[in-house]
Amino acid sequence: MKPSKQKRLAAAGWRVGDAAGFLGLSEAEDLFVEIKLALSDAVRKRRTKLGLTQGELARRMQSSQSRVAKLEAGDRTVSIDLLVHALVALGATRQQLARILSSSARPATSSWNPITRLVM
Amino acid sequence: MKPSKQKRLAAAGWRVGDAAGFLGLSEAEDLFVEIKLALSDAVRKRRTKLGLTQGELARRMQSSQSRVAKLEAGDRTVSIDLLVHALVALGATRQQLARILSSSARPATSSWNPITRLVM
DNA sequence: TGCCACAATGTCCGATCTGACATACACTGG
DNA sequence: CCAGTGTATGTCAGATCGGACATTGTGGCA
Repeated sequence: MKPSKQKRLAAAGWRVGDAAGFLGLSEAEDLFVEIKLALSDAVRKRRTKLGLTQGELARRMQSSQSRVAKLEAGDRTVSIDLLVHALVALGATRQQLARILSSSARPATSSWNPITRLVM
Repeated sequence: MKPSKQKRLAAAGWRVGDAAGFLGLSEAEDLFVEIKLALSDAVRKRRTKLGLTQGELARRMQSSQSRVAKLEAGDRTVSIDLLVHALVALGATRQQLARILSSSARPATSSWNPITRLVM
């Protein structure tokens, strides 16, 4: 999710009333966050399974180690585009990407906190 | 295979695991484009099925008519993020998004038929 | 033909994202 | 302890993306 949207929403007391069809906006936002978390988790899983370091993955996708770290951390400044790029660089097929999307998000571990930070 | 062993192999210059390492950059990029096309097609299908105009969808996702047009046209200046935003605004679930990803890309334009749009 | 609603296209400026770099942290083996 | 390897975090200039606006194209319909 983009901070810009958050800003726009925050501005002038935005109303859920005229939101998309059946979904309230916050729900839509939650879904968006879930998707990003699912993707970032998948990146880390695939990377470690392949025995690659962040730096190696970064080289594969022509990025940098620090950005891969942010990717996997679910940093708010990483786009779904970049997440998909990473997964593709890790050899994920469209079917595998679909599976990632349909599976549940990050398992509820009580020790998980920085999500709040991700509120897009 | 254990990650430790994979790591050693990878370090030795071997490509471990699936086809990831074998994919040329252009192939990866092709896959990326395919994904975007599949998503943009899905946006148009869902929108028309719901009987919405581009302007109405734009309002739902706090965007503009012109950007929705670009979205559906597969313009390269639109991100996957925005495509997902649009689909979510159209009420798509994660499972439906997954289905979009796994289904084949845009069919050949020669076989394109307005009725098909109505059906789906 | 002239409207009218919808869609497509081009441009622009501000917001966002990205790679790169620096640096700090975590862990391991010596 | 230290050195080495991998990961996390902060910053920033430049690239990309976004909404908005203007304009044009298109297909009805009277």
